[in-house]
Amino acid sequence: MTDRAKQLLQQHALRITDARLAVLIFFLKQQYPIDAQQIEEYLAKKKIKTDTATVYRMLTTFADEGLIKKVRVSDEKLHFELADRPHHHHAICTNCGKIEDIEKCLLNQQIQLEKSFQVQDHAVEIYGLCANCH
Amino acid sequence: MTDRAKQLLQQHALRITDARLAVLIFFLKQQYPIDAQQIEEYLAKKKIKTDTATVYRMLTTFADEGLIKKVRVSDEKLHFELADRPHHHHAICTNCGKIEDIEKCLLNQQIQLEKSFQVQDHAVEIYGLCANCH
DNA sequence: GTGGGTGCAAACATTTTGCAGTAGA
DNA sequence: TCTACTGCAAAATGTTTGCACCCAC
Repeated sequence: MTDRAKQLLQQHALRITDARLAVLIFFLKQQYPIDAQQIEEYLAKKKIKTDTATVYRMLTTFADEGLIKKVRVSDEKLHFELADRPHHHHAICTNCGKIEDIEKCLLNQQIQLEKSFQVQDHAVEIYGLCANCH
Repeated sequence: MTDRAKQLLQQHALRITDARLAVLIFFLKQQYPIDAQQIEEYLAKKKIKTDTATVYRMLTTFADEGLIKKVRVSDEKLHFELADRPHHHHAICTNCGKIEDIEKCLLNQQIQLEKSFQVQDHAVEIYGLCANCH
């Protein structure tokens, strides 16, 4: 996984640092959207010295490079997930906040809105209780 | 509209103040989700003295009473809209941030997910460019 | 009169920015 | 070497809380 992470950084002409490698590995391992705080905790556990600002800067850089993308799952925090994951939506537990994937898209792939609204992307979030919470 | 606003406050045993009336009227007039800042600007225009904290407290109170509900349209700010509006979704312009309603629900009303996820609510947001922005 | 509602200030949480130092290419 | 990247500190943004005062009931 380290190799894959290195490769991704090199492909995007980004310098390889411990923090970046670890964050990318975290994304590769993680199948659900993660936020800045989770990344900081992960880096702390891995004994990699970091800083909140750096985490945000990494996220911004990766997102700009198209490695990860912003996901809107909460009013409170920004979440990100790997950009190359297939199209999917999220089921968010209103009790514990856990985010699960919904693999099949519930909308027709091509959404055509009346009006002159030019669709670029769409997000579907399902709120409810996950298996543990009910 | 003032009468309707008064009536709503009375029905929920909430005291009638200038700020609350104005905010409710704003919600009644407004067909799209609004945020705290827009409310403050509206109150300022109406020459009603207020404070950010008060606006948030009103929003929290109204939401607790079920008069309005939180809408997830952005990563940045909380938005609210009248609770009694019929089920609908939103089209959000990625350029100017304008929010339009999508009246017909693009999902089947009853979403049944595999897994043991108990669905309570769902949100669909369509991102793209509104008529003015393309 | 009483407690719900408000204004003000200060705290809080998340995210961003400035700047000087460090280290990857 | 050169500059992308980082750490630290401080600021900016959005939201919440404490407290004393005031007004709707």
